[in-house]
Amino acid sequence: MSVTIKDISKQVGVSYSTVAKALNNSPLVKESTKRKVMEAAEALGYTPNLAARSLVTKRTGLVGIVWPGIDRAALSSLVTSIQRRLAEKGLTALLSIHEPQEAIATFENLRADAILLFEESTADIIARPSHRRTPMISIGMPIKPGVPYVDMNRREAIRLAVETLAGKGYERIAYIGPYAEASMQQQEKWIGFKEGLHQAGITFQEEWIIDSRGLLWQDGYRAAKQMLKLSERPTAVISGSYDLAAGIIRAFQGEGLSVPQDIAIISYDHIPHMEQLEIPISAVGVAEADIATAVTDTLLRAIESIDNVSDRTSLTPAYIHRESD
Amino acid sequence: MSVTIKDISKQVGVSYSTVAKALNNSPLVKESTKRKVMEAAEALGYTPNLAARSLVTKRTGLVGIVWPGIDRAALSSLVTSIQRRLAEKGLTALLSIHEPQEAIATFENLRADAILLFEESTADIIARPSHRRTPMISIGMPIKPGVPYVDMNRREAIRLAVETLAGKGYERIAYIGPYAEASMQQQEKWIGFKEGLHQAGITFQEEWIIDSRGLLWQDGYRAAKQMLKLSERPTAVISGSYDLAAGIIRAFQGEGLSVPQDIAIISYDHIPHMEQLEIPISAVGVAEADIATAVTDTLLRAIESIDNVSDRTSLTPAYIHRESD
DNA sequence: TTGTAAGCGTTATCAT
DNA sequence: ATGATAACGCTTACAA
Repeated sequence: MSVTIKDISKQVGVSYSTVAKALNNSPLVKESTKRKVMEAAEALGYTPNLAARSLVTKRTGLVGIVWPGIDRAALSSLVTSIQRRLAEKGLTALLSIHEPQEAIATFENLRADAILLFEESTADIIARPSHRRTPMISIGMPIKPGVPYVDMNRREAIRLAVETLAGKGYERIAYIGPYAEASMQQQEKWIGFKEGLHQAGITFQEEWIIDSRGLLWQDGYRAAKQMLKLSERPTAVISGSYDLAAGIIRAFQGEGLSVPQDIAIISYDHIPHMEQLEIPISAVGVAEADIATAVTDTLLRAIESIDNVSDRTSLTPAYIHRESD
Repeated sequence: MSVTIKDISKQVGVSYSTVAKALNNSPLVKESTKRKVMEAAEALGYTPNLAARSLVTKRTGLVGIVWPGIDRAALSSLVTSIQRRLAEKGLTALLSIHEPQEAIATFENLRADAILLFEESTADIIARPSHRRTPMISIGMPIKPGVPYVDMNRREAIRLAVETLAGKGYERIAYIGPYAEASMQQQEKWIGFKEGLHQAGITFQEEWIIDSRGLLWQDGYRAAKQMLKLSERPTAVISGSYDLAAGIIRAFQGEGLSVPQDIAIISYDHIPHMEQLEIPISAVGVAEADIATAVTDTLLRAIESIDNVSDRTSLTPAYIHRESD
């Protein structure tokens, strides 16, 4: 059996409700007894029982994160950032790498204060009975009506990349990212690409979208190699993600190409890592910090009252110049 | 308020204790009422309250994993594997990416049935009062006396790699991995390297350990490039991890080197991913599946009784031949 | 400033 | 086969 407030109360010689108050630093308790309680708690190795507490308070202070379990630097970085912000607000983030279904069930059983769904958690499996449940928000994409989401406007971000490149005079612009079997989030990107080309008055050519299939750096490397074989070589390329970009510049370096002289590159994913690559890469996207803030705020509001948060929180992407274009 | 067993009992017209039994599929309950209860539960959208349950059962079925939050494929892969095995045993894995201190506190408050520490969780911060607490085991390294660990014998694994290479006639063997400021786990590896050389009667040369600094693929790439500049080029190289190996072969390909003709490679990390690299890489180490099994078993035994598990569970590494040596 | 007691949603032990 | 009821460890009126 682990130590409870009753054990402490015996030690100190006060009632256990006084101990409870002392532990919660209530102003109703005399400083001196507070101190004694704290000391006894320390000495006995007391650990509060969250279950008991939450049973009465109806709050756990837990935020469940349904993690796609994908090794992508951009995602890890974002989740870390979110976790920190939540901690500042007194909330504790817990990740589950189970199937979304199971993960959600676990967090509901735990009575997490809110659930955050990461993008790849595939939409349709998530059945939600009409009953009031744990507030749930999704990041990146609308998962289900009734689950508000934070939208980072990937379409607009990529469009902006094209606009920027076109503005600098580039006309042979390629896009590397998942294409044929892309998820909705990834589709948005090449839609933005086409839109940008159109606005810039550049005729779209099918072969200038190179399908990377996946989103890992290996995929970027492969796609870039493939791109460089094109008879008419692009002079600029837009990468669909940080990890892809890392692979792409690796391929360029392998071919002895210099950036941006031989070929320019702008990548999606506005994260600090981008600066650390061998060649600091210009980026488009909503800054990681802004996403983290928006997500945290939305989560907090959802905890207050889920009806209080709009179905879609839209963030505005920006372009950050570095040395790659 | 969410739905409780009392709500169900009202619906069905039985006492809530009967509902409880029905929900737990007790044989003491008539099939027909069981069915009615289940239906009502479903209809009302009942979600069991883990807090209330665990308060009386003293078990949560939760295993807390303290995650170093490092982007390494080998680790993600392993944790996923562990998670699956735990699920088979009816346990739910939850990850925390907080600081080890906080993470442990969280899991203790939650009354997780056990805590699993991943290697990089730096040892000394983990203070443990003498009181009985949540069983805790660590993977990879002894963290603290009293915290049993599962040892994958990295030293022996790398030694085996050297032996294998030497047995095939290679004499100019290099090692790429963290060196100068390596953690204890990483030190073990180059100790195994030196040991292997010694046994093979090869004189150790300082410059044949190339310090990768980190453990990411970028680090491997950089170190390999550096290695290739050596006046006397190695004919075989041992990589300290999967991710490093990925970077290393990338570098080789960039230089137009073919594996294993121009240079052979064996890597630490016995994981499935190794097969998927452009060049399937021979590996040494304890198979991921075996680690996962050992960890899960140890965890289960620790939950039974922490005294029941030995301080060190030692696993035996193996060599797996692929096409890289 | 401290103590008493009710109650949170379950499980488990007795009765019935 | 079902129902009462006492825990579990805590918070929170309410009393003293």
